[in-house]
Amino acid sequence: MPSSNTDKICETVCSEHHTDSSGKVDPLVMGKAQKMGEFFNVLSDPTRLRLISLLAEEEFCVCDLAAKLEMTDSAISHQLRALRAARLVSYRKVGRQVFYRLHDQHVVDLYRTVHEHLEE
Amino acid sequence: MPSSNTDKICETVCSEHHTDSSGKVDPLVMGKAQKMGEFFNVLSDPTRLRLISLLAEEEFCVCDLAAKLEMTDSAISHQLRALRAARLVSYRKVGRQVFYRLHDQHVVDLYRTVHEHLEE
DNA sequence: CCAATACATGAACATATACTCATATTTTTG
DNA sequence: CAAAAATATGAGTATATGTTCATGTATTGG
Repeated sequence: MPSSNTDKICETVCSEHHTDSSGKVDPLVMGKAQKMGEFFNVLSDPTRLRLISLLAEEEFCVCDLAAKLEMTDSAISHQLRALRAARLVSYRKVGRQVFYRLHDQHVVDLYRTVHEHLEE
Repeated sequence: MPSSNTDKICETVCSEHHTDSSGKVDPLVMGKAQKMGEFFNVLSDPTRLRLISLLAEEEFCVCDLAAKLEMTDSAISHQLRALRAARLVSYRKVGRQVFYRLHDQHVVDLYRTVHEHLEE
């Protein structure tokens, strides 16, 4: 028989070892965990991170981003759509070009913090 | 014909609009983008985030974590494995139980920062 | 020792997603 | 206005991943 969470035996035993007197610690509710997961998921793709690394320096149009990553305009446009949906980037239209930039300083900070963290 | 990044026309034109005098901004190299993506990917799953939310408060054994999330021990163990591989959690063995905790304060901070950011 | 408990793991399946290809939309140019 | 340029998007495909199920390992208790 496979292990099951319906066996409440362990919970009772383990709880006695916990330092928290209340013993009541609830997990993030599903809805919030889902939203938070979607946010991090946007940051989990190498292509999108490379786009962010460029936009952390200055704004670029789609065509330039595609050239710098040596990928098709279409692939880049799809990923920019995901970054837009997550409100990680903003854009301004100039003629038939669209210049993208990071949405705010908070995004820049988050990127740089993790970037430095992985440099150990 | 589909759009292609081999059309260098735009790059030349766009670059003239850039404020950066050098015009030389390179993206994150593939290897680093891959590593960074893997890190964020671990944080992109609702179940793992719910585990982190619990471990941000105190340490728990696998059985308790499974009970609190109302999931099987197996599913939780698999996810803890991913969190271990990403060095997001540490653990200590006590008898036949294994107590997990967040690896360091940096993880707690990262979680709480994004958690607050999504509370707007 | 032997059975039960707590946890870990391998395989399989179902779902999600990144890219390609084709096509659509908008703006400029001749 | 017609053609081309810059970007956006829908469908399809190949790959990645989260859970379940079955089983393995280690520790405790009778």
